[in-house]
Amino acid sequence: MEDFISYLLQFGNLNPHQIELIIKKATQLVLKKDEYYLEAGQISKQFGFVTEGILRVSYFNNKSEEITKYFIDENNIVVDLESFDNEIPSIAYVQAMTDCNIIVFAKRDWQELLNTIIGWDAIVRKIVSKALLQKVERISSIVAQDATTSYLTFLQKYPNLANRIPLSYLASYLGITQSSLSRIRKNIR
Amino acid sequence: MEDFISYLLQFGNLNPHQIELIIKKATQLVLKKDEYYLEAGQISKQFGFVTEGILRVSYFNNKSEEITKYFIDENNIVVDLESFDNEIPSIAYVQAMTDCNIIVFAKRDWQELLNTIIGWDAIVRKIVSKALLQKVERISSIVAQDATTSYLTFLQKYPNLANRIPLSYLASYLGITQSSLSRIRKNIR
DNA sequence: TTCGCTTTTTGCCAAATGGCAAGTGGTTTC
DNA sequence: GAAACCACTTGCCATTTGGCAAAAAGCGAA
Repeated sequence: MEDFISYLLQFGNLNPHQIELIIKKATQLVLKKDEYYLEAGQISKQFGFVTEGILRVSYFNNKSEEITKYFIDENNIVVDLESFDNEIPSIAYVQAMTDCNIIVFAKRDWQELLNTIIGWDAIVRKIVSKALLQKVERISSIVAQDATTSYLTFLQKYPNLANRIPLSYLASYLGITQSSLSRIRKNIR
Repeated sequence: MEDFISYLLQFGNLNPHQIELIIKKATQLVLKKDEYYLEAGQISKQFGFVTEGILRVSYFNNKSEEITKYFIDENNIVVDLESFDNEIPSIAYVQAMTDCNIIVFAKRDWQELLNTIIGWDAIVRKIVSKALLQKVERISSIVAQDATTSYLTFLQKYPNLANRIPLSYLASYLGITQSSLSRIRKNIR
């Protein structure tokens, strides 16, 4: 929980009373590896913050292939904003790649914080924009670089994840086939 | 300006007085084709909204190649959020691909609106998150699809732009070389 | 129109990637 | 231990893309 509070304090000031209010609304959620945080068709009703573990956001394209859109690290938010904000069904699956601890806020509680904490909206705005900007950066770099470079970047970012998740997840994240990724690995060795 | 107001009203309610306040702070900016809205090294000091025209956001990678990161359409915001929020130099260039009309707010005025209009922060949050989500979707689809499909998608989205901008801009956006894109075009004909 | 400049196309070949299927290796189950 | 299962690797070949340079096309200025 301290991690979450210091994360929040990056984005604006909060006095002890306000922090108290936030903590009161927070719930700890534990996900085992491979469990789903959210499934397509559901409405994203919680605003989450990952304190431990890594998740993966995916969807099925029109060829029924599962595409991994991005990974979510520790100390990042996990929520389908489109679904959460507009209360429409999510298109995405969000699955734990490792055992995860997530701090979650029910939408009602989250909105109550908006009403009770002055400046909360500004903090949320910065949180959201930072998280989305990071996604844009990561995905852009995959478009701009060759597959080998993107894979090496991934290895640096998640040193101990690459060998613990199905290769197919990683391949679709990088925009290549599983066998191509397998060959890239071979060449690197 | 009406376009901008109805854009805002998608995200929350504003009474006539508040709308008045917003309009008072707005400035019209005209950019000729190829002129820059923002250059790398500068601090993004304006929050812009494109009422007419299309811009392009680019940067130079470590090989000094210019990479087009994305295009910005009409009825979308134009601002380097990282630079604007944190007052750090921008890494990106933002250039008009066509003649553009942009409604701009100086940062000071924009912040004043935050202080004077209740709920403005919530509206801005939604604007920003919608804009960034759109970027994530667009770029993700380039990773997930083959180059020909991405090019066709671009043609649908910007029917009359593809032949009016240098091919190299479009190629780097799609993550391929200019000659490859030229061949893709040939195959489509 | 012609010249000079820029952009785009094309040819050539090498490298990367895809598609498919078979093979390999590891784990689980009985 | 054998069988079944799963994920990953590999072989084979077709297709796509890259790199480079020359040719062609487009465009503006004189």
